[in-house]
Amino acid sequence: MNHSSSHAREPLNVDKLVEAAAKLFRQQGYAATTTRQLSGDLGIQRASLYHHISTKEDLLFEISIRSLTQIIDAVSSAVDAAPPDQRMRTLISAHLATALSGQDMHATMLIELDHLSSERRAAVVAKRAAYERLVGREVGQAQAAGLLRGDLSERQLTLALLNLLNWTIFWYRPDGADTPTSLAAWMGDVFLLGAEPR
Amino acid sequence: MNHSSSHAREPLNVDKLVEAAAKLFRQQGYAATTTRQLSGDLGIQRASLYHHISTKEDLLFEISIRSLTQIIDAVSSAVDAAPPDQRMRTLISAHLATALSGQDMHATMLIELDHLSSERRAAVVAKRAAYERLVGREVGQAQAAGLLRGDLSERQLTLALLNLLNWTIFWYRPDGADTPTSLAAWMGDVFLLGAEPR
DNA sequence: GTCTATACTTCGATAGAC
DNA sequence: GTCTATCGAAGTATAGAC
Repeated sequence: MNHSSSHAREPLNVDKLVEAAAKLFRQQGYAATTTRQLSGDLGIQRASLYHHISTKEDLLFEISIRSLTQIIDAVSSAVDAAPPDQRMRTLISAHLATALSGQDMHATMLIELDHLSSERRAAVVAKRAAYERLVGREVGQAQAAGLLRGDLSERQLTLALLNLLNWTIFWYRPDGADTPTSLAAWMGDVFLLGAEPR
Repeated sequence: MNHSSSHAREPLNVDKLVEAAAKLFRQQGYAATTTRQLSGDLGIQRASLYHHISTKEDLLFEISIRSLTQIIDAVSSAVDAAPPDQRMRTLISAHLATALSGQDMHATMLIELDHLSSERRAAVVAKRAAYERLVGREVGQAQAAGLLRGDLSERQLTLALLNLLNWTIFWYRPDGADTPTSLAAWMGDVFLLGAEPR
């Protein structure tokens, strides 16, 4: 049950490596994070890292793909299980719950894309586009059902929604005033009902 | 009128340095940008940089302070010149116009804060807080005037608005479908009126 | 699977001439 | 105010023993 000590040497696996890397990448940025810090935090020597990965970039790629797989799976299954008139609110709360539970990975994925090789960057860009299409599809269906206004385009509503959700990841602190659940409630209110009185 | 050639050697000043640095910092991140690239883009030798600045960090600090000074001045004067019922829409369009006209500087200011020394970071944090208070004050006054709903807190409406505005800086491209003006119009619509039909 | 030791590269910044 | 030349520190990754 000793989670804090670096002496309790449980077997090191890639999951632990990815988690520690995401924390550092988010705090300091990918480029400023050194393999010395990473191995230090894990309680191993630098050279031991290279038994599990072959370059530092592997970690950034793994973080990016995992965070996108997570949010795509979580949001699409949550939305599909929701009643038709609750799909948008369900999307908002599933997105925030997932992104904020893996905040280090998600923030890193959103901001460090340019440090990947071109092949890997293309793979991450494609996966991000797939998620954004998923959100766009929900918006479009809600518009067709009359649940969202039709005088703005699907693209405009989708971009506004993603703005609202994505920037949250950069300022949210778990010890602050909000939980992911409370956040989803009032952000849903602002997005769906607007800031002017109804 | 030769703006593109590095042979037309106009006198180099700190403004040009800051501009070139902001472009690189946004494209590659502060930590990954080298003084070799910067001097190369400016058509001078590395050592010549240090006649104008003393460290690379000076440039990041200058970028952060300048972008915040710009947006505080632009938004507060625009809002003060607007009729009471147009202050929120004016804030949105002034914010977007300013931030997107200095997109490299603003994106850098928003994302690279942690690479400043603690004293300089504190100065930038304070200035960012001042801007956010300015926005919060507008939101609070609009609530008091009945122009914005009172069943959400000033803090919630302000955070939602800043989310909407700030993340835009990271995906907006001047050659895309939107101008800062058109963007401000539909983002104002989403924020003020909401995504559901009225 | 982790270690010690190190090869090799690139970095920010400085010295001092012109 | 820009140059040539270089310093010392720090980086990623590898070699090879255990």
